[in-house]
Amino acid sequence: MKDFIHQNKVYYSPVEFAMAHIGGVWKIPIIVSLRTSGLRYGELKDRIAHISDKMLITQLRELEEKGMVSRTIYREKPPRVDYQLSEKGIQALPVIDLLASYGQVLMQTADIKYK
Amino acid sequence: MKDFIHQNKVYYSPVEFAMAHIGGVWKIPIIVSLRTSGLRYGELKDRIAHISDKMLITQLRELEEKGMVSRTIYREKPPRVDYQLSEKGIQALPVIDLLASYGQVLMQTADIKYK
DNA sequence: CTGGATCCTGTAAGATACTG
DNA sequence: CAGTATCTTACAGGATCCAG
Repeated sequence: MKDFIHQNKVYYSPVEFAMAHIGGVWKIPIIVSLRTSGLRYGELKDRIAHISDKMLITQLRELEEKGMVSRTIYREKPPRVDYQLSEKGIQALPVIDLLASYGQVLMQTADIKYK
Repeated sequence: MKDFIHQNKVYYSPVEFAMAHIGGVWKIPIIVSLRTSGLRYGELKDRIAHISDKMLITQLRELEEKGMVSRTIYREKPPRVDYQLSEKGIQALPVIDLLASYGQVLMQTADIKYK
């Protein structure tokens, strides 16, 4: 029995635990956008197509809570908030890259149409 | 614009496409269980803790439809059905392994309790 | 043994409008 | 600029019972 509990949620495997950190529709696009540099809220919103304010802010908060992303507030005017990848977030990049290349392999043999 | 369409669903990135093939709670446990050999329905059910008949069969059907798993029926009595990984499914294994090791790294710095 | 059928619920995610 | 607040919808997943 290797089930375990973290923050009142039961996980059945390390993979499921990893998925809690990078899964869902928006976490990976956010992490990838922060790969090369920290960005502020509006910059993230511009870079991630289709994302709404609600999803951007809730996913950022979850990533922050899990220690994947850190947030720096500069009390200027207008206000400025900067998001950066933390160590855990940086460690996710190789995993995401492999997922991306696997996705590309799958796309080669799939019936794909572009808009 | 790199959005694309596959089977009437819009995807925003290769990663999202990959996730459609291995994402959710049960697809990875199923794929991992089939890593070393084909298994029949009941063997899968025994090996995958907590899974219900409904989730096992629906996820197997989805994996089959996506070409990740193949299904062989032996018309014996009692009936016998064998599931094996296809080429696409085998290609997913390195990705899953990396996800697992990332999950283990995350677990080392997390506050985990065992049941 | 290998599934199917139904009903139900929780949560992710979308739409839209508003605010310090 | 950087978020909030509601309302609503979609779908994954759970529970239970049934069937060839």
